[in-house]
Amino acid sequence: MVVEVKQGGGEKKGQAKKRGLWKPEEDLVLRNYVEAHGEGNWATVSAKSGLKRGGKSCRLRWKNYLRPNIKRGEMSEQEQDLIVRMHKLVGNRLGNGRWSLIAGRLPGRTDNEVKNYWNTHMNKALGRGGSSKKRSNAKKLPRSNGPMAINPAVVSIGEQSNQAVMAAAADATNAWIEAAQNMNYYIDTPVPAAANDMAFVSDMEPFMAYFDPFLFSQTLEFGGEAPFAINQAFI
DNA sequence: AAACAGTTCAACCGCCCCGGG
DNA sequence: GCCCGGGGCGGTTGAACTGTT
Repeated sequence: MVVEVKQGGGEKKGQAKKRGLWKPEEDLVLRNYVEAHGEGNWATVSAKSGLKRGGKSCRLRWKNYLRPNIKRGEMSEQEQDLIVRMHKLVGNRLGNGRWSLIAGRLPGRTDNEVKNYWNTHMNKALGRGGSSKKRSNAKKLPRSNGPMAINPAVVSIGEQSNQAVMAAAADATNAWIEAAQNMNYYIDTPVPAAANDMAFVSDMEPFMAYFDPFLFSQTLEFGGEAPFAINQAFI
């Protein structure tokens, strides 16, 4: 059945869009198209490939299912551990990029998969419900809760490192502050200029590594030496 | 075997951000 | 600076699946 679908965001109106589960033949068309033309310009994919799907639907299908190196199946203990730690770190109030940030640390996993995993397995494990049948009728909260108090230590890091860390500092939330306070770590020496030079470090990671012992240990594994000084305290 | 309840996860929606004109 | 469109995000939905009675 083909129905008219109102798409979110910048989706163009007018063309009837197919919806629902993707068929193997649709996957094949999309995969062939992306392999031939590359990712991007999703809005034109349906017109050029012949798929009667919206651009967003194509993008999501590719990103979450068809992309090479997608890892499926059960989460390993290490993956679960990392999800828990990072979720604790970024909390529920960080704003954009939370799930993708976590997924970025899990090779082959997508933000959607991490999100689903958290909502089903982890919330349940933590006794917070999580069944999709127990849905709240509460009004959707705004994505951002506005400017939050900034941890002075965080600000000092931002001032002395790079723009990306500054941006992270600007986004600091109470969740971050609580996480930092719970971690028994404090910063002794500000980040050296080279912190963002490390190839594996994304914009947020140097910032996060300050507060998460696990990520910090990973930093040591990858980089061989700490990108910044860190002291363990109050233990 | 059938009916119902509970769970999972792919897909969609609405909103926001950002870059280009 | 403003507008528009594409891309990306988190939240939510509902079909499909699994377990229980």
